Amino acid sequence: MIVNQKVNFMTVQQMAQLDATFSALSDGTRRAIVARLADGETTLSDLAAPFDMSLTAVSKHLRVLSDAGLVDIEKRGRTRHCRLRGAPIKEAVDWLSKYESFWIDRFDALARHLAKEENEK
Amino acid sequence: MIVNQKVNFMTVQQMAQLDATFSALSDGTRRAIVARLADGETTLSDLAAPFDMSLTAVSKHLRVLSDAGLVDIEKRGRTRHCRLRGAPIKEAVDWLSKYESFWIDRFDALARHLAKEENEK
DNA sequence: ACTTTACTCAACCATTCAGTTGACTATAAT
DNA sequence: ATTATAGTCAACTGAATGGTTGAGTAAAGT
Repeated sequence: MIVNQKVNFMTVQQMAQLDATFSALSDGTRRAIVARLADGETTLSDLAAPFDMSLTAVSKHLRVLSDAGLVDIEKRGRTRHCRLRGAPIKEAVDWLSKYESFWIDRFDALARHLAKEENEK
Repeated sequence: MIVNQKVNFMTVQQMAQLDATFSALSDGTRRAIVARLADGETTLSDLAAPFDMSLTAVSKHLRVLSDAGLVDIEKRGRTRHCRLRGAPIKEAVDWLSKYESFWIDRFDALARHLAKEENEK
């Protein structure tokens, strides 16, 4: 089985990591959790409090974030303490940054402008 | 109906845009399409060629990217020409950047190091 | 005029996802 | 010893996702 196959200069693992990161962050609740954790470590109950959903639901969200490697969960007595991990986020930023302020937007604007001029002749 | 409600200094629209952007990018096929479009404008058929799936499937992926505002699709005769738009990507990068190189990782590393020392005593 | 190309659309399918509830477990507090 | 707290787990639901196929349409090539 080929596991280290590269697609577009990217290993399958890196692809999977990006899948996990982006899909973890595609949910507003989970982004809120990330934002909250940026203010410091917290327990699951504390995290869940502001949300209008069951503890189980938040626990599941947290699990998604944890599986994606975005947060660390540490069991301490009967509480779970969660904190943010920056590494996978950095990978996502690195990927995105390639396409961010892309010249294409400026080209678009120009193309539209020319098309409009053409129509108005 | 409240439409401009702000949650954590972010409008619901901005939240929805981030939802759309991250979830659009959570699929490898769609990220490949974005990467491909960074090399320049292409038609749907051209885009679809390298993928081992139906044209319909790729068309759907493209629709997702278009709905998320990540690509522009322009009908020209019987072909659809697609190009990348940088703006929503920039928003995603801006959001992510807040949490990227977070001090927490360094703290983690330190904590783990100390814990290890403790164990080795 | 006929055929091919480049799609779209609708219907369907299997899987995943976000949420629920109710029962359970382990730790901490009284 | 009992009770409350913090959380997990399994089972269920409804909606969304990623894919398929087959039929249809509009433009281009011959």
